[in-house]
Amino acid sequence: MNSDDRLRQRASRLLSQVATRSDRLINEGLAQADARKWHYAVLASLQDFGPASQAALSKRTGIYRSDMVGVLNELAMRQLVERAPDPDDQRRNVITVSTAGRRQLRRLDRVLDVLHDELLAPLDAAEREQLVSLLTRLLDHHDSPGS
Amino acid sequence: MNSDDRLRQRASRLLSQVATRSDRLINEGLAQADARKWHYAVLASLQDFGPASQAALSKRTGIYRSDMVGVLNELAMRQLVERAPDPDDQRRNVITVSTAGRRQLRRLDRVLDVLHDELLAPLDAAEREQLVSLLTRLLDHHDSPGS
DNA sequence: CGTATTTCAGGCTTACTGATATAC
DNA sequence: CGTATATCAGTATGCCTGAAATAC
Repeated sequence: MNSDDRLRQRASRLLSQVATRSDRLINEGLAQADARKWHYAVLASLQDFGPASQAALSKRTGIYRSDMVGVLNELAMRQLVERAPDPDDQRRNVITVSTAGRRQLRRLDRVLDVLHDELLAPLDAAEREQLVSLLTRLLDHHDSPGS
Repeated sequence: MNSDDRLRQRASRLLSQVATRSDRLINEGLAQADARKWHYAVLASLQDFGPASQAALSKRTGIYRSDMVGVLNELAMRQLVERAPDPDDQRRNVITVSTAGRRQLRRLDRVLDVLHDELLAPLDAAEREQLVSLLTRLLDHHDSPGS
């Protein structure tokens, strides 16, 4: 098992293939809860860090400002968030999570717990933590200003 | 560090974000070698497992049959592979790697070694193996017939 | 006949860029 | 004035579907 399968050993390939399958699993699971993963990201960010402008939410969640509009439209249509003009800065909207939004977030957290249990099924608790830790370090490295 | 940042703890989010950055890094690096990651996948598969029909190559590499056509066009244009009709089955093409293809594969392997060193920079050798092992187990789990 | 192979034509999603109008 | 914000339009890619022509 040396160069016996060089394709399968490349971390980049593993990452994108596992991510594809993970995304599909999560998307399908969330669709059954009338949600998308962006919904979760926005609701969780609002709940954990408080109300924010759309630009601030973009930075927090990694969703592009241009895509944030549509996500917030979907959330507002479901009355999970409220979009109000910022009195201190007329350019901004202040996004706030509603009571229904907090309820939905709790629901989605449970749904995601189940989905992650399926996603990470072959790994035990310690291995799951290892994976999260390794990926976090990679993400931080490639996110930080110094490349 | 409990629910202090529930977003960053979700393995699915980590996976897709790291995969996005990894893909970008690899794509840009390979572009400078006039290649794409599909090129590597096809060349490596041909080198390691021998000549094959396009359908067989699809299964090996995970590239869709419909997309394989374009990839092989690019490789054939660069004279890295040869596409010849299969005498035993006139529906098939037999794809073979050329001498130039083998040389390009060695080049790409070196390029990818460097790129992976950058991708996995924060991890030591043991941690890199751990990551590959964890991801491989996840991929195998979600690829196997039993879900 | 049904099935497999190559090919083409397109759909849909995600990440991303660019331009606009408005307000700081 | 330059900069930031929200919005819209559009690109590029990757994954995937469907259908044609041909051969088994």
